[in-house]
Amino acid sequence: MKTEFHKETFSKISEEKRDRVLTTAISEFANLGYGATSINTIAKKAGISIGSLYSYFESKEHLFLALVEKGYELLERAIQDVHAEEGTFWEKLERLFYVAYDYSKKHPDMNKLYLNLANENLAPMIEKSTERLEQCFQEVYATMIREGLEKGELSKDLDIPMAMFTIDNLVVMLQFSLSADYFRRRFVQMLGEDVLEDKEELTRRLLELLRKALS
Amino acid sequence: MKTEFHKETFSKISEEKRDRVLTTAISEFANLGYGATSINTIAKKAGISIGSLYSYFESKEHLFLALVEKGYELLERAIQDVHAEEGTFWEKLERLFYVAYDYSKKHPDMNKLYLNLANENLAPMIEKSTERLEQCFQEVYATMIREGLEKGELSKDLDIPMAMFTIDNLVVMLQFSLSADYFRRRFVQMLGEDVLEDKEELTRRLLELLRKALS
Amino acid sequence: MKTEFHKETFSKISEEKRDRVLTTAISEFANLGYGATSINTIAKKAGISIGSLYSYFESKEHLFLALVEKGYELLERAIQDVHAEEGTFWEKLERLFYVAYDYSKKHPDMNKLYLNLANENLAPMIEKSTERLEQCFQEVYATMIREGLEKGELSKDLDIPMAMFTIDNLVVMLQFSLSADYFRRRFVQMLGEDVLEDKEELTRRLLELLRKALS
Amino acid sequence: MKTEFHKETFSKISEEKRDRVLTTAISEFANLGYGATSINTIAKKAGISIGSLYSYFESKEHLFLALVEKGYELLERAIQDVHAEEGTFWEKLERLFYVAYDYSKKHPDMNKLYLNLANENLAPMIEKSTERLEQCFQEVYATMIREGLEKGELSKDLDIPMAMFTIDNLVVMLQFSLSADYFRRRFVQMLGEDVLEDKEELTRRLLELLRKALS
DNA sequence: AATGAATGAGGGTTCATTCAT
DNA sequence: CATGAATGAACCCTCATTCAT
Repeated sequence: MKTEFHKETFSKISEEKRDRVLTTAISEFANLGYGATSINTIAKKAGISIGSLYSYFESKEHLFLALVEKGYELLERAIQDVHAEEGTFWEKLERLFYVAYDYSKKHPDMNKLYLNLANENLAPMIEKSTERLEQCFQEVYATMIREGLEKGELSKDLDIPMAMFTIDNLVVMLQFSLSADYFRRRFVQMLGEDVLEDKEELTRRLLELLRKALS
Repeated sequence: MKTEFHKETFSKISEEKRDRVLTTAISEFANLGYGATSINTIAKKAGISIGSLYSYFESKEHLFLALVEKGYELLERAIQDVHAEEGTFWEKLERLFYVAYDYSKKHPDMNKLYLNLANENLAPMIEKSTERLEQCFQEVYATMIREGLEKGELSKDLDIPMAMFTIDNLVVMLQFSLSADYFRRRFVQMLGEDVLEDKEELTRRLLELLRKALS
Repeated sequence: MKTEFHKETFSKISEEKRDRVLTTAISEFANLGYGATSINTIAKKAGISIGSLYSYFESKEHLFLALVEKGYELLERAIQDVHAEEGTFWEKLERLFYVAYDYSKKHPDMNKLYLNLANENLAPMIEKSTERLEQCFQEVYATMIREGLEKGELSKDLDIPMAMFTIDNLVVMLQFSLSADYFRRRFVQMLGEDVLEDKEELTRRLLELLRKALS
Repeated sequence: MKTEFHKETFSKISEEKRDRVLTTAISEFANLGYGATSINTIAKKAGISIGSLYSYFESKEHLFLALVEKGYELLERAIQDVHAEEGTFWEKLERLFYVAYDYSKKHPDMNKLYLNLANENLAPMIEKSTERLEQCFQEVYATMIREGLEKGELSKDLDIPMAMFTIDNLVVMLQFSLSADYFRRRFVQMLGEDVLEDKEELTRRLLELLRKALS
């Protein structure tokens, strides 16, 4: 059922080696971009042979997609936490931002990978994974909003799709701001460097604004 | 004063040829990504020789940056229109979205270029241009908001920086949604294809939500 | 301690292939000059792929320098023979010319490489090797002369540095005459083709002249 | 009768422009080597158009050869001075070294050009000029020696060809030592930097050594 | 005569991928 | 299963030369 971009062999090697390969690859792709990243360099830096790398992944593209896939899984798993505990819509929204924030701090390179995805015509190959992730996100949004409406926490005549789009934008741009210099600069010029480093304040202010918009 | 990424020669050729070169180059970079784009292919598709291309731009990087620079100028000029006529904060905000929308429809490839910028370590060379554009955008936001506050159109205890960030996000993501498949899909899944094609409705609904948040 | 201009890989291939690469490269550089020599042609003529050549040497320059370095080593080793056996100053001087002659006959292309070195701004990178070789030569000269003086074979009021310079010139120009057409012609017009081919006579006459000058 | 490497047009332009072109070209060729020198750069640095340069010389090779030819002429003319005044063999020999020294100091780049000639397969095209120059030199040597023998200044059983070769070597290497770093270093290590700069002492010591060898 | 934009073959070099060991 | 030498197409870029103006 799950889309697999690595060959079987990759499942059989030690977890330590597997991690080393993935971490090295993510770092290279994130910092150099897809085009400028060399498979041979990844192999060298990961301390394995080129031949081995090609026995794990059938091409540069597949390796890249495997990384994105892995990132998706991590993010998907993290997102589940939003519904982990009970709470009001606003508590869940707070958890959503926390999750996005923590994920970006922990895997900053992953977010850079997504930017790469948008170019280089790589997206088509993982359309399915992307869709799954997007559905996951939307389910979270939808559930939150539905419950919020039921509990009367949200305005009855809320433009639900537009609310979802707005929340999603903030989540996505928060992630990019924490990962890619280009977006970081935009953020910092408006809100300052301190705010970007202060998860609580940042979230509090985001929520305050959204509270007005949505309730 | 203005940063020039093309050589003098490029100014001297016919406008028709100049456009052909730029259009071809933008299209290639936008659809393939910086790394996967070939200078030789651009030359061929533009109907000029490689040597000529190199007599216009001193390197692949300079060509790319010239395109981004051009996009920046176009966008900067377009943004001026927001303040072109008098009007309330909400009328200006509407014009802002219209401008972003129209620009993205007219130069969809330009927006893809910006995504490229975030990767491939290309940004440093145009940091100045980027800063200028960002300042331009923020000035627009700041002026709009200041005037809106003076006229009492906006809430007195508005979190101005966060408001700017939110508006900016919506503008940016609107542009990406109209240009890059990856973001387009996200948009469509939430709001539907029709909304993306309907500037008026899209803007009306964006404004409605923001009206609650900000006033 | 030794300067290496080739990559590790080059040490690992068969001696036969290694020689084929070196010989081909020397021949090309010697006969066309550094600038006009094509790496791709060398690869083709040596029967290996471009990629392989680049896995042995990291650049055209390094390949060239590796050849010069190799020539230096050969020459340095040959020069040791001068002191190999006991003998008078004149016997050693004779051996010196023999060694220079034999080396030039065996590796005529090497000498052309040195001429290349003087141009093209390539020398800086091998300054150390060059210095080592020059010191080697001068040690030979100095030792010979010192011993000759001790044994009373040389004039007590000999201008030693100038004597070294004169001997060195004759050695160097003999080598160039045997390798580069340009210098060969000069030689032949003065001394005739036969003399250039007759090591014994040539040396005898050189010695005779020097005997008068130095003893 | 004279070999011409420039087109007729070159004779018709102002002497000032002609000199500018030649000087620029010599400097470029001498410092970069034939292969690395760009015709287009020469034109730019000389302040003329590429088209003009090509209306003066039909190719890069012809330009280069024209420079060498010019250098030959200068050297040939300078060499005439050796016989300009009466004098003993030793006075003429002294003048010969002075001429070679002064020429090298005045036109250091010219000597570098000759080194280029030896490589790059350029020599064939100017074989005639080279021969003429060599004949000129040899005539000088031959006449000097003949007169020296007649006057009893030289040993009766002198090996005339070998004497010529030795003198020629010293003249040539003196020139190279004054022009090309590679040979300069060799000289300096043996005789010191001061000697290379002191024409009188250098010549005196050269003559002293040759006096023993030849008289 | 003078210009310099245009050309494109060919340069040095890289790197995804294969395969014999 | 692991290795890494080998491959060569394709890359970015240069520059001698031409020719329309």
